[in-house]
Amino acid sequence: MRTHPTLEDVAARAGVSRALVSIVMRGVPGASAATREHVLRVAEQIGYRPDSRARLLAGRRPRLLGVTLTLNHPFHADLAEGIYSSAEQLGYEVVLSAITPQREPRRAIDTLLDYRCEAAILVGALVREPWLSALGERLPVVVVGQGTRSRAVDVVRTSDAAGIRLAVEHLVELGHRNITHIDGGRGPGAAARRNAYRAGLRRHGLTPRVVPGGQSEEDGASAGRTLVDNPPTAVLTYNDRCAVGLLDVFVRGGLAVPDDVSVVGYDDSQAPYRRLTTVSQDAAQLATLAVQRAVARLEGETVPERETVLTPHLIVRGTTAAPAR
Amino acid sequence: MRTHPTLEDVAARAGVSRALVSIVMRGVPGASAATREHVLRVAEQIGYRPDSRARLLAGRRPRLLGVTLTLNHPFHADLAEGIYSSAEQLGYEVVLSAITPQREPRRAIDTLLDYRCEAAILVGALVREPWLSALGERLPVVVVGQGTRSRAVDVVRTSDAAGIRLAVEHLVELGHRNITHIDGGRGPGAAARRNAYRAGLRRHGLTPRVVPGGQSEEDGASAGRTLVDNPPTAVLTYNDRCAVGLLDVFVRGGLAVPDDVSVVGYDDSQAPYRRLTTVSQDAAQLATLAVQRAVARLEGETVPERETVLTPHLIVRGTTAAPAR
DNA sequence: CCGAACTACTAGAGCGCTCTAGCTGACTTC
DNA sequence: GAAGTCAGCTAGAGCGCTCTAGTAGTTCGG
Repeated sequence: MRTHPTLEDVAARAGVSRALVSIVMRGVPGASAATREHVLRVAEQIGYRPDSRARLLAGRRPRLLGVTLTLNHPFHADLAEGIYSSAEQLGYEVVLSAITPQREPRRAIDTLLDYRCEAAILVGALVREPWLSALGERLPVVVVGQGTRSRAVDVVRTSDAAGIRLAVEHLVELGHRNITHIDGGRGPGAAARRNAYRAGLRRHGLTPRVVPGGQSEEDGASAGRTLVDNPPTAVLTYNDRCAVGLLDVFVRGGLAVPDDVSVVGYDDSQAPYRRLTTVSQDAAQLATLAVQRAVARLEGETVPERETVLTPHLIVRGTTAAPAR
Repeated sequence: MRTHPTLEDVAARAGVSRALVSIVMRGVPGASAATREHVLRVAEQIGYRPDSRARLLAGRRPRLLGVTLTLNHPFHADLAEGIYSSAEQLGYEVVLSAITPQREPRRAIDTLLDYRCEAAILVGALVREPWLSALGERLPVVVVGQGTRSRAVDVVRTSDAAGIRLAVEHLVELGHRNITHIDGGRGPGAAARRNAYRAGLRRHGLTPRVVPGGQSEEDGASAGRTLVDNPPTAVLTYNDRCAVGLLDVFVRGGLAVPDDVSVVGYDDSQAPYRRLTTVSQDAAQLATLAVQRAVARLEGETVPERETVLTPHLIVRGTTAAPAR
């Protein structure tokens, strides 16, 4: 288990200078085809792999994108996947920093800064506005999936208002007049969804009813327990995980979905197997746009607008139907 | 957005040498209390944060643990959380590398190697044995949650056989004689669980029946569709996600759980909200042991055994009961 | 056949840190 | 009071890479 081979080792063995090997490894012009091939073969032979730390240190630009994310969240997993591939296409590397119950967002972001990433893409990071703005002064920051009052950072998200409006219109068209919302508490976008729900119902002369929820299945389940004995004809949940918990309680409580009650989720993160009607955010597109925005800021392109808002779409599956009454 | 302050800047401003600042920042002995405080204050003032890349490069030992994981998997999220905190306690840093459908395990592991982490903790990385062994020759490797034939790496896992045995015994004691298993295909531990299930049933003179499943809710649901019309009295699933999909199909199909059919999951990853009877693996303990083992190898302790197998326990909740018939 | 222009390559500084070796001066010790 | 000890500090090399500046060698127009 001896130490890793270095550029020096490759250079010595190939009979060329360190600099030339570097040129070859980076794939930049400056070496003849023959030399290139020879060097690559030698590198391969001795199992050389460039040292990321050194490359990052020495380069004038690290070309490193820092990404925070919440593990355990399917939607974030999709975003991460998209971020990885978009970044790669644009020649950037990605370093992940997880946010967990024990490891709060600021901690996760500090780690990214310590790696001297050039820009930060924040997924699932709930930080207060002043801190976020301060961060935005230091490096390009793109917040994904939620809005912020800060003008110092970029935002890429889908319109919560539009998504909820689609869901409300769908339910109203089916004939529902008694529609409850299980909200997401302080979760990303929860306030916007709650407000849009209220506005949507008022627009139709209906009375909004918000039941406190949260981001997890458990939150959906506990909200469900308060509703199960005297259910509305339709429920709009903060997200799919919430909807899943709700469905579980409803079905166990003898309520048929969608016959007795319709349920609409949000995110399209769990939907396929459960035939859930839901509002879909295009994770791949959000990811691509976030990376593009970060890179645009880094490369000095002028992007006047700070916020990119995509329009979500409704996917009607099997958990919504006209009310029985 | 000027460049970050360096050790040099702190040293100049505090009127001391670079080396002294380094000593203070690392918290190692060699500076007086007064100087220490002074340097820290100056560092704070100018917003100095050590550069991870440089620290990693210069140090004789990087004290860096590389971790692969599958996003989107609640059990892995719990492991990651535990790994972060155990590593921190032992003075190691953690770098994550995600495995996604597009980014296969080898790719994820290569990234870790490029960061020159000292040891690798593999969560959710399915790689072939020869490659794994080759990796194990290069650096300490701890595989979490699944077994391997390779003798070149350490393994920390819970006993699949014991877990399945607990579940089978539980169902048999309740009076079930018609117990089906939905397996995990080629998933981690799937083969072991399948075999244990077969052995368990035979031990009781029962006939095993294995329905092909997989790792996701969707897999559970599709297996459920093949069972729903002619269900056994009990089903043992590969994991909780699988069980969740199964439950969904069963309940929609008019089967009451546990009245008509009992369901046992595996992992305890989703259980709380769904009152699922399941086999629990202690993620926190697995994580701690994995980190400890990696560190032990790094620090040259002799650990004769390669594999640490924990005994899982059964958590009986609301999805199992005596069969109606 | 000379200088310009270009290609192929190299020397060497420098990225921000750690760490060894050594230096200073105050305090013991006999 | 000379020698030893020790805490507190510094100089400087070096980690493995990138990148600028520059050196040979070849081609080519006039």
